[in-house]
Amino acid sequence: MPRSSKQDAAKHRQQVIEGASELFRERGIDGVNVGELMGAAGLTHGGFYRHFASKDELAGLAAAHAITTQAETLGDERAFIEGYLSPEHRDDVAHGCVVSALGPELARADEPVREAFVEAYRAFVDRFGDHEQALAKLSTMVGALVISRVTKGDPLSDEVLAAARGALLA
Amino acid sequence: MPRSSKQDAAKHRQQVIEGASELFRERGIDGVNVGELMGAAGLTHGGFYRHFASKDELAGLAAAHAITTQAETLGDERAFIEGYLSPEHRDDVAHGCVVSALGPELARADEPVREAFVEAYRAFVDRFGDHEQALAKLSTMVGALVISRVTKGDPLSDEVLAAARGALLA
DNA sequence: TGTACATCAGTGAACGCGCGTTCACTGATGTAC
DNA sequence: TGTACATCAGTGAACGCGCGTTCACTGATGTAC
Repeated sequence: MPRSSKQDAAKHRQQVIEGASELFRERGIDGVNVGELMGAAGLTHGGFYRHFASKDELAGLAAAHAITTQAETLGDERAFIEGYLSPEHRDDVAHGCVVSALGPELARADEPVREAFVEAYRAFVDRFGDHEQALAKLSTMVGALVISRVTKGDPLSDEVLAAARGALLA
Repeated sequence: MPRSSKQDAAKHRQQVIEGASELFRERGIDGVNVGELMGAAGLTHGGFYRHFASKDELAGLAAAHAITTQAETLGDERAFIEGYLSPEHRDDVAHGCVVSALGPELARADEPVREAFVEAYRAFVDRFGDHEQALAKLSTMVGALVISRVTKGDPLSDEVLAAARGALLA
């Protein structure tokens, strides 16, 4: 049954962006194909280009969506830091911080993709209190999560998270 | 002219690993093909499997090589931190820290690949002084570099590096 | 030391595969009267 | 409100391409006598 209503089409687009933001974090941008991305809205791959100019464009939209969503859940700072530096966050890449999941891949993306993401990231930083302290704290958090994921399965993994909590929540 | 001497073959293998460690950092593991990897030793793609069981195996060897090499250059701590958090390091991904260049990709790699890397990383951490402090400091450094690369071209990029230097060298 | 033979590093064509993207088509949705 | 027509979201086959890997082959290297 072809041709959805405008309303349904808009919903599908949103579903694809949301699904993509999880799939990309979990498996990397190259690790997900267009069929799987459309599948998040129950559709097949052929209609992808009615919604997006390219897979890369969607990657930018998905990354910006992820960071914006995360910014909205930013309440009490101490609780946020504890959640961020928890084994649960380490083990749930799909729903976690997009910078620690896709940072280097986003750094290699094209200018327009990165620009949209940087704007969303700035909004996130601004909600985190004093600018310089926010940047330093977020650096510690992102780095600790990346390292704890690379070393997952080794005692080092939990030690890194604990060390970062110690430094930030002393 | 086929068949190199054992000595030359060993040299070729080493050249491929070293070239791979730079190419992978610069473009990601999926961003380099087997022909380009062999090209680093002046060879063609066909002989790749006389040296390595798979491209993934080489990725593990290249990552471990990168971290081991970096560990050897680890002298004065203050100088190391300043160099790490410099715009020059941010802009020279190919010769820089492999965790910040490939962290999330390595985290998705197979067990044996990750295990070899973790061992090399532990050796690195051990040379960095007090264990818990080392882990926290390295987290801040890795995170700052990742964020400064994602935001490169925006004022945020230099601000992140400066904020991390401020936190670590106060 | 010289000779005959086995080994195997390296070559380049080929294989099979999955990818991102395009396209002709379908038929419900949207619009104009 | 009902009818005729245009639009266009979604389908699934097809396209071209580059990838990792395999393979038959070459000929210098390595080895045994």
